[in-house]
Amino acid sequence: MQRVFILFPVALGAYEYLTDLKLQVGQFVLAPFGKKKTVGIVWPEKSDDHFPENKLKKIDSVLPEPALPEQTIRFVNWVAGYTLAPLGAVLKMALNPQMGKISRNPLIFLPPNPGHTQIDFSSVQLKAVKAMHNLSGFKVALLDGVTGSGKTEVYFEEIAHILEQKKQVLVLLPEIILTTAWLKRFEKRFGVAPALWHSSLTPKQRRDTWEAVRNGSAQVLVGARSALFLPFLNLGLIVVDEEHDPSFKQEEGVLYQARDMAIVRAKIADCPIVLASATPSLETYVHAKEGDYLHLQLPERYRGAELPETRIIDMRQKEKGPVHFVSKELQEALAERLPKKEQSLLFLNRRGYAPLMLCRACGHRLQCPHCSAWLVTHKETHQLQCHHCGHTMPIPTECPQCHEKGTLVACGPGVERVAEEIRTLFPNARIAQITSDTLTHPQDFAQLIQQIESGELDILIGTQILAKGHHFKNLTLVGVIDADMGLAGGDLRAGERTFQLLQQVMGRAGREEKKGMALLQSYNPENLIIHALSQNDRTCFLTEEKMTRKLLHMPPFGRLASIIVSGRNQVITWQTIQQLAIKAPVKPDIEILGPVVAPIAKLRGKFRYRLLVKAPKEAKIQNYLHLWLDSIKIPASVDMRIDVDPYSFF
DNA sequence: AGCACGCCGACT
DNA sequence: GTCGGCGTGCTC
Repeated sequence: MQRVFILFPVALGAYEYLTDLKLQVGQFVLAPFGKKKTVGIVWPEKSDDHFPENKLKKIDSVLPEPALPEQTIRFVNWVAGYTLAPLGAVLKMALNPQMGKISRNPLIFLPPNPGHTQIDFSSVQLKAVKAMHNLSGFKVALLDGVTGSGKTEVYFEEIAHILEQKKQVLVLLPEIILTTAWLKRFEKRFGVAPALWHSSLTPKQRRDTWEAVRNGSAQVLVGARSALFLPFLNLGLIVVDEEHDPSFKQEEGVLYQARDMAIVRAKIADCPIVLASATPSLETYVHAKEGDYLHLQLPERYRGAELPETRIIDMRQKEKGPVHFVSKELQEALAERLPKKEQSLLFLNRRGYAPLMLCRACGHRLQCPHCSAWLVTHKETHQLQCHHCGHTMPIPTECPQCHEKGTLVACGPGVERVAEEIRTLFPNARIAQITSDTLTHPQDFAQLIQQIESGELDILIGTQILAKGHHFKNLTLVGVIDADMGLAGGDLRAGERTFQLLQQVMGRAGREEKKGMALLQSYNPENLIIHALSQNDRTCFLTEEKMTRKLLHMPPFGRLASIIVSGRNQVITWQTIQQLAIKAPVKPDIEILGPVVAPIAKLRGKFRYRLLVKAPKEAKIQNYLHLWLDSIKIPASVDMRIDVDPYSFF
């Protein structure tokens, strides 16, 4: 009889068992756990503290499943250590729900053919391709090219190069980019579709794809952030496309930044990783500038297409009279394009008709009963909706406060309202509203793209769902309805996100021979970010942002962790976080900020308070958090989440 | 009294 | 995650 550690895919650490079976680390076993027999993984021994022998149970049996690869085990350990998530919660991401069931029909892909197509590259592109081919072992490369510079085709060449070495490739994309458009490009280059990993796979597809990655038959796997935890056997390359995209940060369950973890995964595999972006994150940009990353630049648009001409429309001095959300200048630009059959895109990152409804008589604002957020008017579904928790109610006919009838008015624009205005201004134009409300299924999206490409639409009005990854050759005008929108709120990365998002949206205009135009409506035209956007001056923005962060010792020049405490009982929740703050160990280089009411003070019926830990770049912030929090018991009715490297501050 | 429900701790 | 124990409060 010997002792072994078993890790189960539940939010706990590894547990000790007795066995007389000959077990290898990574093997799947069945063991009694609580009241049930559960599938777990033989885990490497991590400590010398042992559980009392008389309480140990015996492992039931070994499953016929091949062992979890050693690199995956190291990765799970690393991620759990970094994020302070329970080891088993991280393991859960590396397994799949049907663990233990045999994959009956493992995926058979014809293998992607690296020589399927030859592409005519410009000399700049060729230089980047060659530089990537020369990478060996672990190295981070930033593939930094303006929208339309052919980044995808360039990293496809590196994928081809790795495929020739018979190694596996992982491509991470924001979920929203994982569309038929991207897949078509892949298929055109390699002759077949890649293996896919995303949230809408069926359990069977999940099981089969997982198995195909583990046995090596999936040579290229394209997926959203959770694909990082798949059991690759001989990973030869990771590509993170749109590396700046905020959706790489997982904000539920185990909190991790997939781009950063991808770098760790590449290090474990001792393989190169390519981060691609037209608007690199400040973190990545600083690493590239300091020479930590290989910086590959593609400064031109492919085939000489030009970047759009950009102008700011100052909304402060707008004419009196009927208020329009679409300014005269933008209306004129739209009108010019209609007879030429050129398409326009109006961008507003706000779903629904209006972000706020209030009573003209008493001033009452309609708020979500579960969250500290205004209810958004959705005229098309005749509903008020909370965009935080999904709560809906019919639009009331009288004010719930003063009971006056017909006094409720919608304030501010959403996509629906801009569309309404455009329909009045251009009754003959063919208009489409494009938001996640209207596009729930991938096939709807594919159909819409088809309609745009075949010229069945004149004006597209949409949220960020349209901002990314698409290439419409007839689209020559982008109008940003509210360029200042993302800047409010005092979030560390608000400026960065706004810059990236608007730069992406503006890049949709004029991707081929026709010159594009971008108009930015702003009430704050002197703002540095708005100015940098209008001048197409990324360096101006990045330099300024870098200076500010450096001055304030904020990431990437310092480190943050946030602690959010939430609970239904406001008093208990507040007392809990106060007690936490009092017990924080005093260290000369570590600052504790707060506790404060979290920016969203109440969410889904739970009150929320926040502490922020600020440490120097070199500090081992995890050690500090362990020292502080490991011995502290908090009431079970109160939830605490630790977010190392937080991105959102809600 | 009987039971449904929600909270809470244990799981090696 | 999933289960069982237990307290609260509602109903028959």
